[in-house]
Amino acid sequence: MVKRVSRDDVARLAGTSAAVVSYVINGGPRNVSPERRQRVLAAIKELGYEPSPIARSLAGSGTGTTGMIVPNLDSSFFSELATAVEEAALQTGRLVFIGNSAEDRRREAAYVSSFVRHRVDGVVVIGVSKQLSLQPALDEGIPVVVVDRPNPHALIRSVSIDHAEAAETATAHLIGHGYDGIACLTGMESTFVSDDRLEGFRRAMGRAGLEPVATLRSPYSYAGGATAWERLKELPNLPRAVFCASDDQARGLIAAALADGISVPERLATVSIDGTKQASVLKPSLTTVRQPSDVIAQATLRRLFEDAQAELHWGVPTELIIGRSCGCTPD
Amino acid sequence: MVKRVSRDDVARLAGTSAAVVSYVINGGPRNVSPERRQRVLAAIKELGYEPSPIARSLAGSGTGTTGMIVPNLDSSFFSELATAVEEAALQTGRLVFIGNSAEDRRREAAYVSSFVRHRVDGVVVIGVSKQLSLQPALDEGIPVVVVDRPNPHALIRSVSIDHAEAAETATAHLIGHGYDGIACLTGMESTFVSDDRLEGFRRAMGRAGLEPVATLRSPYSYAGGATAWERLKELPNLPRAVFCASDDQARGLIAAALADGISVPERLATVSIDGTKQASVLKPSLTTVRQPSDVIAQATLRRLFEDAQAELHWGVPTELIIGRSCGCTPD
DNA sequence: CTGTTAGCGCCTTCAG
DNA sequence: CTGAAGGCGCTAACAG
Repeated sequence: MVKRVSRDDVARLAGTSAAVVSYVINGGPRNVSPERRQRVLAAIKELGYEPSPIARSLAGSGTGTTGMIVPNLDSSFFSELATAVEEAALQTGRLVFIGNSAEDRRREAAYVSSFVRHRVDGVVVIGVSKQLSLQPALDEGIPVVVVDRPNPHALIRSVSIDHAEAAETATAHLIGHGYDGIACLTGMESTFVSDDRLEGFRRAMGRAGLEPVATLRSPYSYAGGATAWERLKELPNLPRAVFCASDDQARGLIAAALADGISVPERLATVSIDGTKQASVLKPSLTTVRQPSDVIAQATLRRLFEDAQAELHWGVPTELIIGRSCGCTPD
Repeated sequence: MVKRVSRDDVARLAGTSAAVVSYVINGGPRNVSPERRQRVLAAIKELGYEPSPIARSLAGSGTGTTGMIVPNLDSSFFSELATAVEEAALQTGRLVFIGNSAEDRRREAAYVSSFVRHRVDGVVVIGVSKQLSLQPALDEGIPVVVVDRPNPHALIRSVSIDHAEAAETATAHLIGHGYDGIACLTGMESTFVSDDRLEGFRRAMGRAGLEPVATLRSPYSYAGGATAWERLKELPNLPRAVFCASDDQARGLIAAALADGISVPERLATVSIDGTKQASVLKPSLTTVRQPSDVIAQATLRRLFEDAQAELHWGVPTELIIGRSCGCTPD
């Protein structure tokens, strides 16, 4: 329980006033003579002084914190994105509060207001539904960025890939293999993302003049993919390939198919979206359109704390990653 | 940018003093007459007043925050545990800062001191290595609990299952199947956990008078499991069953084996440790010794904020979950 | 039982 | 260029 060193201690040791210490620490709002600045710096080092983020907050500067709300951490993509946001926030010298909305609007809202009470400098949200509950933050003038699940109708800053385009790219790749009988597995209706990905799938099929053999919806999880397989195998004839809206779905679908003796990609091929680091390690590895979580995270933090006046939506480019699941056979 | 309402506003509306407002909010340290209390409560509700955690912190109470350090969020168990801790912290009305140490001691140490500067009420750590860097927190009298990876030699509070016992239970189950040729896959040497699980495995084997056909180490991840398979299949004769130290390893091992045409559990059986929710959904489902993340999280928070003087280590019981991977065939 | 007041540590305006 | 002083919102002694 060592005695805490405060700004006054530094001032005393440096033989100057507390204000001057603030000036050198914050590089303003006034200037300090080089000589005094040196003495202050020396005193700070000698005492091992670290300004208190809390006192600072009270006095009006930021808190050095950010709040992030995720629908869950089971999703391989969300956990990767959470990690990336945390990392990017650290780069701006900020700590991040994590909130698990559990896909529940009320919990999401509760976190938003809790973050506001704690005066976070900014809020990052992976929205739960098509509706958002960010009013408390906006009222307080706290910047908010919606990641991955933007709401095209809301006037809120957002960062994400173009989900439709990603789905189109993925589907087109499958089509390129010349497969006969392609099915679509997208997410539930609760988010715009599911619709966008479905639409991208349809665009690619339409352009190739193909008709999907089936279009399903299920959760973005492994379990969702496994369940989808149970439904697909009831079909009169099995699809030869499936576009999955998430890597986790693809994993579940593939595992369930394998368990039924259907080999992948020989008898069932897949492409999906997400492209987390895991995807390339999997057996079989996934062909997937990568959402670059690090790029998304950095763009998000920049939007939050730097170009607050940039355009509402920021699109991040994707990248097609070739694995074995689609039928290509890299290495 | 609505005007913020402070305690003084409440006092004014209630026609009383600021101190009284504090008293009713905190239920002390002094008493307040029922009538006045009612007026204050009414004023609070009317104004929608919420006390500022920040001002509160400065004045000396807690901050209403907790810091948690995880080695990564890719691990299915760690992400589940992080979720559980966050949930349990919420129950105590606290927000949690998440820090990703990325298995790096320096980052871990940096988070600890960052948390301390932000005056968190407590710190939860899944330790990176056999050594810990928690001094700054201890110096400030901030309670710390090491979860999942306790250090038996350190005088720091910890909560975890008995890893050796868990491994023993898992291995014993495998032995019960009568398999001939059992191998062990544990984690790297950097943590005590790996050694404990290895020891548990050995205990079970020894008691049955069996000799392992191989003992490997690799990371606790899916990739670690997949890699282990590559090594196992080089062996003169393939093991019939493998004890894996983590579910992720089991998943990777199984997938890699399946990719080589080895069926599971018919030709290769596994048991593992972790038992996250995912495990039972997997194809094939995993037979695994469950570390109850919710129980661990609750015990951790209780230790952090309530029975600070309880015994150093708190052991949490495990549960054997039967899946298909071991050769049992539930449903 | 209630009101007053001194900090908590720091930022920033206002005088020097 | 520098020092003094007010204020951020709240807690908890200290006087009534």
